[in-house]
Amino acid sequence: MVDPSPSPSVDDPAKDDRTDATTGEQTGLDRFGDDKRVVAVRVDGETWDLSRPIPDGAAVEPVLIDSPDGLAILRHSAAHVAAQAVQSLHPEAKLGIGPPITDGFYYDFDLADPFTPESLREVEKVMQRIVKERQRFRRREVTDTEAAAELADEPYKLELIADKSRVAEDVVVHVGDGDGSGDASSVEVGAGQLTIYDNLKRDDSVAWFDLCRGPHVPHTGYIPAFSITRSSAAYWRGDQANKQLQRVYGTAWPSRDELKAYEFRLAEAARRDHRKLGAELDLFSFPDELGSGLPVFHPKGGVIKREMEDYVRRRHIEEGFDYVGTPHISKEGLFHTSGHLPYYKDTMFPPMELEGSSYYLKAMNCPMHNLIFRGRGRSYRELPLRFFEFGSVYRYERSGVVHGLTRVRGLTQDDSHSYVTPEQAPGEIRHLLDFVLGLLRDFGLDDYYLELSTRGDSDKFIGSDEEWAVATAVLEEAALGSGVPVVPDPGGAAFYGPKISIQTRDAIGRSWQMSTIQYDFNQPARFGLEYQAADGTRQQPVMIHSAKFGSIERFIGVLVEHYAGAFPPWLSPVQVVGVPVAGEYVPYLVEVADRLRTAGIRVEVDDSDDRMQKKIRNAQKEKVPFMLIAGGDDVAAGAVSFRYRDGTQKNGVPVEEAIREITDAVAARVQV
RNA sequence: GCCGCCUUAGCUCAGUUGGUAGAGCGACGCUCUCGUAAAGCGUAGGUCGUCGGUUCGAAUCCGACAGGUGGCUCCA
Repeated sequence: MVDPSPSPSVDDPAKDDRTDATTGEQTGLDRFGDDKRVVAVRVDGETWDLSRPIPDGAAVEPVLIDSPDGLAILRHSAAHVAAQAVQSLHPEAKLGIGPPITDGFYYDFDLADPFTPESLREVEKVMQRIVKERQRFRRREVTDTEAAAELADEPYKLELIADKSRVAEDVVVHVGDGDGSGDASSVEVGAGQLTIYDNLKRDDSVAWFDLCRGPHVPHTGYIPAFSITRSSAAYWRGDQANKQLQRVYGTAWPSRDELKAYEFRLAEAARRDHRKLGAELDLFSFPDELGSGLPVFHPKGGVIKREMEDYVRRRHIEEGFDYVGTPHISKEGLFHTSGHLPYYKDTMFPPMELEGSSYYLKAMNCPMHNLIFRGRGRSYRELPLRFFEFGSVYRYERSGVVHGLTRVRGLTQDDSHSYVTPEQAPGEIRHLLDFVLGLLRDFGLDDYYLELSTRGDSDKFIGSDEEWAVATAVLEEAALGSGVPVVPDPGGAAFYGPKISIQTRDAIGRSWQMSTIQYDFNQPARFGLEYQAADGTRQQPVMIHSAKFGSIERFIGVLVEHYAGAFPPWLSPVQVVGVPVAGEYVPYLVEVADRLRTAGIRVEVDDSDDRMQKKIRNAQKEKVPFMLIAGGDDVAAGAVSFRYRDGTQKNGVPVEEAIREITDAVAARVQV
């Protein structure tokens, strides 16, 4: 840990002026002020500024700068510095909110002109000056009226003050979840006491102030390493109906070394970006002529796609699913029956008019599977009845959200629907969750969590309270029993029922929904699905939607980033490259390659005019897992030089042995 | 959809204050026959995303559209 204060021995303004210390009690600075890694104290579970007097007998712990709370405090203080800098450069800028988020902070401003890269550099310069000034953060408790008077020129702050009573959540420091969202109002004000934080210069004049719950670091000198990273527009309070504000994003760290390490991590992540690797490895592309969000898979990407499809088809059959097939378009009535059309008309491709009917490209497969279920009478003996297919669906995603393979307009779901009795539903859901977790394990993914999407208090859903309660309880029990971390997502359910989804993050930390399991009691009712029970009565089944990969396209994108293109051998588009030391050894390697190909291995022999070094380099750049190199010595010995992707090698390996090792590695589905 | 930025050869990029384009890699050809991450030489390839405007003249300035991109909103 590098000392965050550039000159700790110099007089610390916070130490000789404690306006809060009216009672003569000890403050956090008295206790911990010598240790610049301490940025706050926890007093009876609340996080306090170091300058606040600590009541006698209270339990007090230091909050270290590199703890999650400490980092959030550092970043929140950095947000104040950014805001002060922006308002000093643009006095007309009105303040929005400025919370800490993962790795950094943002601050929103109502500003006539958007920030430019140049103006952001200006902001950064002023911030550096403010940090150098070591402005002290002073906390002041104020009444609503006082706050409103002081912030009379800040309309957004006034709105927060007016809304204070609505905010019940008692959040001391809000740590963002990485996607930049977060309940804004809980960050700046909470229930009860309002506080204003002043930034004081050396002469105690107020350089800047903001309505804020705090806490903050003692002075701006505690913010040694930061940068402004980007700007963007953001709707006030996250509502599209509100005005767009200009948001400045920044990052802040306890030391320059940590800032550098963070920047290095970002650069590494950019190297893994599936859009970049997809082009470099010749896996897929997005031809302009097709339109936005419509990928084509090249032969090498096609191999990965086919391996995934083969895997998941085989597994579905093993798990008792029937493979079905449905068309890409349907008359619109089907989507009225299912209830989708009113909800998703705007995000479906517009209808085609034909012979007096409107046809839609399907955006989901479930209605068609329902028609198969309804195709004849069903008995309770058939249940669970499970349908599975690769369903290509088309969704007119808005232009601003299309993103590589992770958000496309045409995608293939490995979509399945299980029709079960209500009693069978819990068991089926556990079964599907096991299926999904096994699949993720087989593909080597380990960084994910479950999201439990429920109705919350939104009213955009159909079905009775009781049905929702039952469905939610069933999913919740399965999710909590899985051993995987579960994150609640109130309000995130499908309109027809709650869901469990697997969420994973891409190279730059954005999270994406992968597998889903949804409990649906609505569509069976809307389609009039029924089965004959043992007692001869007609009963309505529950349907459970599940997609194991989710979208094949998105899963490929995540796989590319997870492996940085170096796929496990069984998924590698080319598993083995033969590299002859010179042209005359090509026939020998072709013979070895033929034997590998017979064993089901994807193998190529590089018979180009390049030198062997170049061929090794090319295979290495293509991230081929195995290279077999052969020259005169090898031919004489009936052997090959075996080179792995990590650069290690074994010379003089008998051909038999090399073939066995490769086929074993491919069959084992392991990473090498 | 909203705000900002970007678009020059297959790829990665240069192109000074407006005066109709360059490099490296790749491709192709020739020479070299080579032992663990780039042999040498040569050739081809671009109406500078599209359309319109300003100008004697536009890759360069302005506008619209398309595609991409960073966020916001959305995500069955």
